[in-house]
Order: sequence, then structure tokens, then C-alpha cells
Amino acid sequence: MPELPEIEIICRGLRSKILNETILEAKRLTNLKLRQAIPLDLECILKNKKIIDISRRAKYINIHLNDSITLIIHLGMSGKLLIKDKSYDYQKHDHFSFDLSNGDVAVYNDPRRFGLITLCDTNDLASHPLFRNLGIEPLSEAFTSSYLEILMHTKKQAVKVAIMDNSNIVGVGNIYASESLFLSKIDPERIAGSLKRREIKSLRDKIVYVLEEAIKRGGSSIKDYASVGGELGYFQNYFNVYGREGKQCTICNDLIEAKKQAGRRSFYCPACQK
DNA sequence: AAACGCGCCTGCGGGC
DNA sequence: TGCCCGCAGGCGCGTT
Repeated sequence: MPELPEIEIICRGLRSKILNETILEAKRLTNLKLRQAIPLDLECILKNKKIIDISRRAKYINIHLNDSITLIIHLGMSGKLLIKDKSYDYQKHDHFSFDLSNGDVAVYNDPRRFGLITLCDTNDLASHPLFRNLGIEPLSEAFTSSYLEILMHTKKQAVKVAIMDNSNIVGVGNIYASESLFLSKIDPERIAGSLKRREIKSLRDKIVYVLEEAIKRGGSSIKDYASVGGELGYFQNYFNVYGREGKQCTICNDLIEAKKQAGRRSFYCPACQK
């Protein structure tokens, strides 16, 4: 389940492997619908376009091409974007591939099909329906504790739900929300607006910390994530609470508990997190 | 308006 | 052993 760190690592991998290459041929491999249908004219539009930049917004991978075209890719829950050599044999759930001028093949694979591939004029990205309601980038300088305080102080929902809401902060999924709340010793069910200033500051710092640490360690590979070269991350070995229900807290040795919040599991230490 | 709940989808693990 | 059910969750959208 790629979150912000995993997407960031994929973007870095793409920059090192396919920046400045040309898409010789784009191939649709299935007619199955992803989160949205893949645009009908995608193959035609991408043919002979050059990759001039690669960027990330939230969990979206933006591959900028010449002629002011941006290819937008989202991996959903189970998507992979892999760079293979030309001897690659297609696998189950491969949806799209791109033959590149250096002989590599970029392959989009997504078993659960919660992901997305679409196009946008590069100049219109910020106002695109997928982007216009997105909140702040947590690794940007603008993500200060006073910014987080303004976001949270009126909210009557649980703090974990609030920090996972993409219209507030982008890229913080279930893993990193659980981990950052643990490190800042905040109960995930606390009402967001009830947090004290020092708690907000801690939460802001721990969100940034876990995201940066995860990037340093190649992301978290639970079951679906791999970088563009297929390498697995190892931040999952550093989880304090995520997936550790019934195991001992790394701080106090009490048992980690799990409960559902807004349809997702929350892992926390009832002794450490108040 | 904010908050919440649902459904999309496949793989897999637990239980019988 | 094998089958079936329930869970996993990013995200948009509909409802309250």
C-alpha cells in the first residue's frame, strides 16, 4: 500500500531510469477499468513524447512530457510501476506498458485496480479535479505546527481521521498516521480540535519524522509495494504499532491494541497514547 | 458545511 | 486438504 514515502521513492527511481527518454509506443494490455477508465486516446497521445520531468503531488506520480502533456499515475492500494528490460514477459494484472527509447519497458500493474492513469495539460494540473482539493504537502516548508494547528483546531472528528484526510494533509495513509500518533503519544481517537499546542507541535514533527525516516529506509513493503526496480523497502521493520496488535509496546511493554476508525484499523498503545 | 459510511477490487489467511 | 468468508485500504461520492 504505497503512501507518500513509497511514491517519493518511485519518483526518484523514475528520474534516474527514464528521464529524457522518449515513449516509442504505449500499449493498453486490458480493457478493465481502473479507478477511472484509461482515456481512449492515451496510446495515440503518448506516442513519440519525450519525458522532460517527473514530479509528485500527494500520492500522484506526474510524468511531464513535451507538448505540455502530463501523464498522471496513481497506484491506489496495490499498483506497481516497474521499469523492466525489453525481454520482460507480461504478468497477470499488467494494464499498460510504455516502450522507451533506451530499450526499457515501463509497466503499470494493479491487481485491485484502485489506481488510475490519465492525462492533463501540464499548465492545468493545479486545477485538475484530482488535484484542486488536495491539502498541504507534509514535507513542504509550509507544513509548520501553526499551520497544522489552524487545520485541526475547528475539527470535531478524530485526529487520526483528520490527518489522513487528503483535503487537510496529503500522503499520510494508515501506516504513517498510526506511527506518528504513537511517537507523539496521542490517542488516535482524540478529537482533533482538543489537541494542545504542544501536542500539535509534536504531531507535526513526528509526521515529518516518520515520512523522512521511511524514505531513508526505502519505504515500507507490507505486501504490495516495490520500487521501480522491484527493490523492497525495510521501514516495516521499524514499526512501533502498525500491524503489531497483541505485541508488546516498544516503550512500556503493554500490549498494542487495534480498533476500527472510519473503516480502517488504528493501532495504538493504550498506556502511552492519551 | 462538516463528518461519516459505503463501495470499488483481488489476494490471502484463518477457521472449520 | 480444501473451501469459503472476511479483511485489507486510498479515494470519491452520496447522505445526514
